[in-house]
Amino acid sequence: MAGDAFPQAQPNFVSRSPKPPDVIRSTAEFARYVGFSRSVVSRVINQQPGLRKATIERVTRAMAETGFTPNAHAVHLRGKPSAMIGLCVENFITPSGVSKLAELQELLAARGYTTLIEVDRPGGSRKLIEHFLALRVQAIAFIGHFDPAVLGERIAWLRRNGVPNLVVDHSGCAEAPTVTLDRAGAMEQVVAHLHGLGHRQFGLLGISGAFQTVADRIEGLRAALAKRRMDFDRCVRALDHLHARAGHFEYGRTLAREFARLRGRPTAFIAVNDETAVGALLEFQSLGLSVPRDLSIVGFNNQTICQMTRPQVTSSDQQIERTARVAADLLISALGRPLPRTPTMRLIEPQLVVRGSTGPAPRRAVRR
Amino acid sequence: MAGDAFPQAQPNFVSRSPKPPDVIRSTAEFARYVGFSRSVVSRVINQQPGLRKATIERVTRAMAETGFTPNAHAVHLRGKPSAMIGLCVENFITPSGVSKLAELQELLAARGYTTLIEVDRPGGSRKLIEHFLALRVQAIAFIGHFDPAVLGERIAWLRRNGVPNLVVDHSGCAEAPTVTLDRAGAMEQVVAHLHGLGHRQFGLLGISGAFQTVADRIEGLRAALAKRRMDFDRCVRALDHLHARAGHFEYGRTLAREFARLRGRPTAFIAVNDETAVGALLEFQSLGLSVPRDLSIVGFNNQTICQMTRPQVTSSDQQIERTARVAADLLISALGRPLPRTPTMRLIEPQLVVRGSTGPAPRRAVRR
DNA sequence: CTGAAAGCGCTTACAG
DNA sequence: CTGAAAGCGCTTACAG
Repeated sequence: MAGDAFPQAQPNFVSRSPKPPDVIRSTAEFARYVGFSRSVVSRVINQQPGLRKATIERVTRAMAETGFTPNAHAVHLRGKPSAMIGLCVENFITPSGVSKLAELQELLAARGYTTLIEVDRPGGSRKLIEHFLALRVQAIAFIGHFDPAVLGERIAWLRRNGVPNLVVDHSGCAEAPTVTLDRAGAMEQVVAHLHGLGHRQFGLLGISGAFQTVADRIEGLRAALAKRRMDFDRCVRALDHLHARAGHFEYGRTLAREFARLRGRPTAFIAVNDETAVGALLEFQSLGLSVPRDLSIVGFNNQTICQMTRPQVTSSDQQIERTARVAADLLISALGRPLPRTPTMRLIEPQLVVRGSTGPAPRRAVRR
Repeated sequence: MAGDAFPQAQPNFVSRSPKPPDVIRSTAEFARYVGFSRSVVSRVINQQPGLRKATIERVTRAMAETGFTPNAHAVHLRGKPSAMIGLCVENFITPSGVSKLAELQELLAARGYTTLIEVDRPGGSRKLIEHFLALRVQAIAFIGHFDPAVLGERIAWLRRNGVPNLVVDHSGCAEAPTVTLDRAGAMEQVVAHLHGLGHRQFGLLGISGAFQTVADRIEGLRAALAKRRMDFDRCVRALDHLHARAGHFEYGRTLAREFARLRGRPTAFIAVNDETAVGALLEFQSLGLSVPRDLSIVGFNNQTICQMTRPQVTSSDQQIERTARVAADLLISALGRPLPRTPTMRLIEPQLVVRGSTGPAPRRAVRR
């Protein structure tokens, strides 16, 4: 138990921290102060019936005066659920992840739940879950991308303990109830838009790697092309194997430089995210190419930076508010219920926000 | 107590959530399972001396097998501090605020403290602090900009309760221990840089409003100019009174448009943050002005977007890691100590990161 | 209408 | 070396 990830905050029991003698810390002290028994105080606090009005008033006033608050830990111990929900996030950097976290936190707080937020880093230990379990959280949500194997273990552990859980963003873990953006659907929207503009050759910017979210997008792209009788391998080009990534923005620039010198360059580019799209856009422009006259670019996530370029960047919006609302509802409705046998998967429909970075395919390519 | 901001998560006591019968929830159950008394189990968990090796091993193994974790609330109730620290943040949107939150969270977690994160919105109720106090947090930190009056009340309340507290980012609350960027110092660095490049006329982009952080920067600017025998009112120009703000980036564009048509336009612009700086930069450029040949621009916060423009934006770095480290140290060292009589203020030195958006002042202006 | 007692899950003197 | 008992701060049957 000598945890390294969550060591004891203080090795030994210490005397209560020094305090002004007039601070009331327990119903016992408070009861003495107002001149009632602890039972009466407790009943007032919990708004139980059968109390004299005068009693209620006196206790209420005294609470306001002293600022006394009953110890939530003791209340929980007595039988009330902890009203805590654990949130594991991938990091505090990815803007869309942080937004989901923030929205979810707010919705849960509004419903009376305290959220415990911890960063679940790759290679992190079991201590994190142990910590949540020790605090008797009523549910745990994972927000972001995680290693499916590790996540699977954690979910299994939680299931064994009867703790409701939820994964926000598909991590490829079949055992976990999941709410996630319909990334395949997003690609269908993107292809529909670009195909409608006459584009037939597509370049991918950074959509690669061993993530379920990437797999979903590639799969969606494949399906969208097939639907239009186009062959993936002949229509799609990626140069990700050529370069190491060092920051999305710089990576976008690098790829753009590479694509620019390519013979038979695609006319439309689909980026893994907005930073990459913006990087590519700026690099293409600085190489003398005009967007969208010479080529089109689509981002992903619809962040603010999409509006900071000229032209502004067409991007797929994740509908984060809706995602968070669905996640909060799923979590709360799962509390105190037996875990379902089979996990459910809820898909959130994205919305393509069309801006100036996408336009009709240039002649050259259409003729091809 | 029928809180609206923090209503009871469940109105009445409910039976324990359904669970597999084999889930062990208490030391009593666990003790029965391993065949020892609760005392022995507790001693093993707390690594107390005087136990037979075989006993320790058997208990440890059983804990790993069952995944049993002692109830942290009960442990706390028995006398251990809650090991919880409350963090009030202004929002989850301001990138520098989120970064400070993330860093602080990580440092506190590494030291064994659970952080409770809540958004303290303007107009928010006392319930937020009440909630923290009910959970017996050992300290509370406020991160971001808050109404000084409201913040002052909260700090006073915490002081009365003997709860250590800290404000990260100066909110103009004299009663609160504070750790904050030396914003006046930042302006001295900016002025030193621009003055050295020959600039004598400065335009402010969005540095206005009733925030202490703004006041600090204006004050620093004034001092920096005075030091160089320049008069603030004659050297500094702002157009903030002319426009409503709608997003930093767009506001930067608006101001740039306005400044561009101004006779005797300043040669150097100092922005309230990076988004505003980038907005202004792009607008100036699209109006045919060259940066830094025709004018220089300085941002604030040194966010990633500073590197997304051409030229890249010179910006003042907040040194967030250092800030968080100092904040964590201050918080932890205050735990279990009597509150100091007079609050302390710790200043963090910023660092100006010089990039391409600042250069020598154009002739016209120097001659002036 | 109000109070004394039991018990939630722990830990630690105190016995054995 | 191990166990029975007391008590942390609450809430709720159960008496009065």
